[in-house]
Amino acid sequence: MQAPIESSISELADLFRLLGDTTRLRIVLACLDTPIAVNDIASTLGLSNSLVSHHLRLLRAARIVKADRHGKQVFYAAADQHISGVLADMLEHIAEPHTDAD
Amino acid sequence: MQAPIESSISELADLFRLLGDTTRLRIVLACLDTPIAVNDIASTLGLSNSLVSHHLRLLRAARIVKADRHGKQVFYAAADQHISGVLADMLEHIAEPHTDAD
DNA sequence: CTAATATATGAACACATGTTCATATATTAG
DNA sequence: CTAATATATGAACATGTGTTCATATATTAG
Repeated sequence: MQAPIESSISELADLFRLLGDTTRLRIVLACLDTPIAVNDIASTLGLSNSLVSHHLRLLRAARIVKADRHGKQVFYAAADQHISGVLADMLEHIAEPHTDAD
Repeated sequence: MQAPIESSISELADLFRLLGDTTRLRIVLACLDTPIAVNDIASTLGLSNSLVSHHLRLLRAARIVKADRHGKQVFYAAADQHISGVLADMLEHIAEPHTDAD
């Protein structure tokens, strides 16, 4: 892999930083498979609507999730396959046995 | 993708959080392709040895990088393919054109 | 052993950031 | 229009964390 230029690095770091908070990560995981409304995310995860909305704003700005309004509700879903791919890769990384003499 | 259990979520978040800092991300990128010594990372990126070492400790604890000592020097490299895979996926995500009506 | 080099670590400070609460905006029903 | 519901936003606080500086440990040379 070639070394990304500086502007890409800060953008990269922003994406990872957003996924690096457990609350925000849970929110992303909650809308990975199927679009889900803000209130449903909040009640499912036991969080306030305000908190979820704050996080969704950041996640949407980074195009980690995308929003679709249907009436009063706004449904959020993972932005694309790269997001789920990254999460899948990291889960594999965790699942891998820890070898010392690799 | 199935919803990861709680313990995996905090481990996942830890990994992302570590990649979410530009300095640490540069360090990871610096040792992605070939093992590189601490001092070389520091001089290449214009950072102090102390700072690089601090970050490498965290990265190594999370198995994002691995260490190999050769004499006085310790060479660091990316831990496995998942790490480079995640970075590649995220770079694709950034490179993707931003469509509004996706 | 001592000296020199490379890396690691502990403490303290400055700054960033997640959360809460109050309030504002949007959408639909009547 | 008003009322009700769903989501969004602004400010303030508390906590976490990246960085620096000083110091400690490891390894090799002499």
